[in-house]
Amino acid sequence: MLRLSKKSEYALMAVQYIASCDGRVVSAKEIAEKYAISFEFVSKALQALMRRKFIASQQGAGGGYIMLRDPKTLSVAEILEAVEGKQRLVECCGEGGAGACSMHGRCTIRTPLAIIQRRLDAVLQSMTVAQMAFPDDNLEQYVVISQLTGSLEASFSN
Amino acid sequence: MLRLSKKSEYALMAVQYIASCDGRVVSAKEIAEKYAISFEFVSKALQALMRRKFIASQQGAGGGYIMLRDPKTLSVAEILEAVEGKQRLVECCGEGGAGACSMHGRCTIRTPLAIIQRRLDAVLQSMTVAQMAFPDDNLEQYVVISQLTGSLEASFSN
DNA sequence: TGGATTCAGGACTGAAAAAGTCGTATATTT
DNA sequence: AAATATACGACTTTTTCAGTCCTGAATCCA
Repeated sequence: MLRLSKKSEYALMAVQYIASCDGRVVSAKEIAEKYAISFEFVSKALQALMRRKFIASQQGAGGGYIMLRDPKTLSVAEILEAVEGKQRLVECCGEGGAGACSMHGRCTIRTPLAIIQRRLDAVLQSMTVAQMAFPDDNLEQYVVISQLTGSLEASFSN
Repeated sequence: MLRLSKKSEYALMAVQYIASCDGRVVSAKEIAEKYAISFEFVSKALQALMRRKFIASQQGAGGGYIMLRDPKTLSVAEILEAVEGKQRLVECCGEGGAGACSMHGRCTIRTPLAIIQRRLDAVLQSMTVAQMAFPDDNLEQYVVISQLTGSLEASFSN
């Protein structure tokens, strides 16, 4: 249940790479070759990121993609949502609430799952593209986090 | 990517129900009828929980399942792992580390994902079966949590 | 003892989602 | 005009999910 799809995986790798190239135009071909993954498939992920205006595309020879959003404020949660759409643990802990649930009140795990859902969202929001692309900038933070797992989440409200 | 499988969903509902019945023997049939779900399918989930000794089974007429583990110390994480096996965001952030990765070092998102992985695990460990089965006992905690999302995770170390 | 009830678990099936491919159109550079 | 790139819908293949079916074994009760 909590495995990234290949598309999400490629999107994260691609956006990390583009961010790390800092201003340079990067083609889908270059990304596909660097990571030895399907060009057409990673292109789809890139197009999804483009539609959300996380990156900008330039067509034609010498074209490619550059960052549009500041990597420091672009979270893993946003990348995943761009590629997969809003994902929820179960039907009923999404927008529609209990109404969206096919079990109509028979289900009794909605409330606890909604709580877990919010915490999971907070985790995914807690990691930025900048942190993925420039780990050295965050070294001390990394160490702290690895010791006090999850401490960062505490500083997020909703 | 972060949607529960039906099997996990049923496992959570079933164990919540068994815990709430506190000592009474509950049959798979009863659970299937209460939630209007497939008897054979929920049975598979129950069998997985039995193998991990979270619940005990009794065969024969009048048989069924009872809690074996204390609901207060049994986490959602353990339930999910029993049913689905250890799930990781990507291959390489599991036990095998980079070695388990089919991309052999080409992948550059391993370290940040391993950090996210640990935080997600902490979230799933933060909710117990008791909290799901007896929400009233945790009412004040629930309220606090809903305001300070994720605060509970901070109190967990690894 | 024999039938009803209940769990145990492997084999199988249909449907859906994921992963990847293909083809065509459009934009840009040289 | 030719080469290079993105845009995107349609399509195919592979894998996973969800559910069913069946046989076997344990237990209870009449």
